[in-house]
Amino acid sequence: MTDGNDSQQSLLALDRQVCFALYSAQLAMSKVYRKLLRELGLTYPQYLVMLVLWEQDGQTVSGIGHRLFLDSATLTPLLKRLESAGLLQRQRSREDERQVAVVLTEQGHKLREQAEAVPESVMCATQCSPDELERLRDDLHNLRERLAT
Amino acid sequence: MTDGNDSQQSLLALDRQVCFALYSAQLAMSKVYRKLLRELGLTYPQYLVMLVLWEQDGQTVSGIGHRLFLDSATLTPLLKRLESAGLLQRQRSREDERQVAVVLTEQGHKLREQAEAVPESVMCATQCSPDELERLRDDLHNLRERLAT
DNA sequence: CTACATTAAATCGTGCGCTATTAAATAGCA
DNA sequence: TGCTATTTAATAGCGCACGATTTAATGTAG
Repeated sequence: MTDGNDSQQSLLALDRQVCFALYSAQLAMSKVYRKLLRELGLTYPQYLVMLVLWEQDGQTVSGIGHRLFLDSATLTPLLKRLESAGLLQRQRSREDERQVAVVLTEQGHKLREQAEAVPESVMCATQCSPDELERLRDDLHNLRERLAT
Repeated sequence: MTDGNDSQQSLLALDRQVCFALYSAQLAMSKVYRKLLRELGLTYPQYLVMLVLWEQDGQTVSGIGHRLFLDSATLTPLLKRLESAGLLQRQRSREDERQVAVVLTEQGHKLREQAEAVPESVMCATQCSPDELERLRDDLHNLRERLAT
């Protein structure tokens, strides 16, 4: 009953899983970014951190984490790599020494100019219309919010 | 022009990025699965491999990789963990000794019964209608195909 | 002022996912 | 036959992501 060649009808059929569609689309997307970001010297998660800092500089580790849904265990080593790449500096806050403020360097600010070209290249790689992409983006935001623990 | 408080209009604005929507939705989804799969003793990628094998047992490493868009560098250690958990066996093919066939054990087949409950739990966690989920899944499949290198 | 709780970041160990490389088996061809 | 090219897994090293713990600073009650 649960086996044999009815596998395409089973709720466990791989191609019916939203999770797998999400997983494999994300992997495919990150491959596109990897290629584009290589010339900027950034990985994909590093690029996301830079987006956050380009929007607002000087945020704390937890502030960045709140924005990206990541915690310090992920961010601390990542930020250290960006620091040793010369893109930012981590400095303990004077008012509350538990906090670490993350501040872009001149070089970090400058990298934004190169990054400006990335979104267009990605849009191109997707071969989707802006409308399609916006709809998908909104659907995904919606899903994430509903999944929030 | 490219700086200051027009960050919400910039093409680099985090919340406008499809990539970030995809990334964060995928992270949120995997957290849901992590919790559900813990009682099965599986991680999320391991669960995907089991789905592939429940659909068709005895596939080669590259066959599984082709299905999941992963290569042997990812799969080999993952399969070894599943093997040492007693869910499958890896055995070199007689006809072509370059290939390794992956065969479920009794225990591996049996785990499917427990897994049957997972999709429903996930659907529940998403708080989305089946129609919404199917549409999203198809959009994601579409995106992945267009991104294919 | 001390004792306890809370908060922020860092640290540790595990498991992907990728690039690049290696090793072994097979296929194709002179 | 002998040689090269291709195919299939495995391996090494790096960078996330996470659960769990640790350290240090701050807040608060007695």
